[in-house]
Amino acid sequence: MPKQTFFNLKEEKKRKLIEAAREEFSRVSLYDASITNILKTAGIPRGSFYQYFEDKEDAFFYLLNEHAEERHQNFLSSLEKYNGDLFLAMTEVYRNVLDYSQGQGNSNFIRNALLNMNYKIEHTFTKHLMEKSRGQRANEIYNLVETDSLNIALEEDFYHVMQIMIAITFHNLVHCLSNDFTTEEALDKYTKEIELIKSGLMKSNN
Amino acid sequence: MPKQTFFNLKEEKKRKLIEAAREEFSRVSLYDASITNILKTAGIPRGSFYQYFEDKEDAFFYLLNEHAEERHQNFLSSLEKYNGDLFLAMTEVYRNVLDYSQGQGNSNFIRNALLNMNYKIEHTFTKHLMEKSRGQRANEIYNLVETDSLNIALEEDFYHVMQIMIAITFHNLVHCLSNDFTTEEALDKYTKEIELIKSGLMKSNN
DNA sequence: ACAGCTATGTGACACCGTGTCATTTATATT
DNA sequence: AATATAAATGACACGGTGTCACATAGCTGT
Repeated sequence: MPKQTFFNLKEEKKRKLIEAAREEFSRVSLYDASITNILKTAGIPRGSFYQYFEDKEDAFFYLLNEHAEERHQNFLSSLEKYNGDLFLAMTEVYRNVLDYSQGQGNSNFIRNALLNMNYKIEHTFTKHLMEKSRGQRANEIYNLVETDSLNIALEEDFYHVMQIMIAITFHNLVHCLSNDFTTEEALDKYTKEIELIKSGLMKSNN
Repeated sequence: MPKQTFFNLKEEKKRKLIEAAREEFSRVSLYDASITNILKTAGIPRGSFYQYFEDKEDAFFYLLNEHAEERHQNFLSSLEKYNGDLFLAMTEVYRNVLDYSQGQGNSNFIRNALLNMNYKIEHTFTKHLMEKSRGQRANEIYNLVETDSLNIALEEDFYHVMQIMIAITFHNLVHCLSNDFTTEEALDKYTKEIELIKSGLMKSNN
């Protein structure tokens, strides 16, 4: 988390700094990004950066989290729009993220994040989804999803359904970006795989 | 790929270098690993390292690939052992990798690789699996798997089945390691999710 | 207006790791 | 032995990070 000093910053300066960081993280991965470049672009001295952030990871995950929260809101809206159809809602999020990855406003930030996806990055994207999802109290998503048509007995099973959806969604995002799929190809692959897991990988034993 | 010079090395020196690299990559992630440490441990001068490898990534992926090839052989054996049951064979590989991640011979190399999983690392693990898998010529795996009981019409569909299995398998590995699951917990979660995708996430419309 | 206190801004600097390269040493070839 | 080719070596330039002592601004009560 950025330090309090960062949040105390005047809007203009804060915006400039965020913009500079986004620019650097659009240029290269978190790994290759250089704080020095952010400083140059933002026009602030070195010491100031450390006044606001722990390190470059801190800045990166702040930006990523902002984005993830937006996507999460989109997801909730989609769920309502499609009357709780988890698969349609996820497909819409998938499409959203793809759009953001194809150089939205010449910011490759999301693209670079996905191409260098690791657990921490995935977790930033999904932590909102999985809050209190395991057993315990019911979570927001579970209540929005039309679970009657799902092949689950307990609420706990829903946790696993979400895990599966997340695994496949992120795997597809990364795979399709890495292999320069067009949006259409990426959607074809995704919907194909979603259909497969909806109906099951094994033949029904009728 | 390591340079030819590396392969020309005398066995003893090569072994020592590999051991030093493995030690460093067991200590920290690829990102945090330092060539300098490898040099110290192996007792070779700086210039020599660059005689053998392009950079630390080169050394890392050489090691990882060696491991991945072993796992792939295990997978083929398991497939035969279980008469082409893809799910049992994958579960066995899952268990294998987990074993290697729980400090096998106090080498945390695989653990660190999984915890910092990204596309390139995943690809190193799976490239053997996916060779020529898409359309074209039949691949080795497809011929070993008992596909009659799978819910697929074309060989191309098998590609998607594998993609789904890979997505879920790696997602579980990373998730379980990140959250310090015991081997038992990790297997429970995995088998639960495999059962779910075998039978399908939607209720059968009988 | 001023002293005193706290929060923020600043940039020089020490530190560390990387990759290179000119030079030396070993090995093979004629 | 002379020459050519391959490998070994370590000093060095470069670039990035995080820190720290000092400077400046903002606020408070007198």
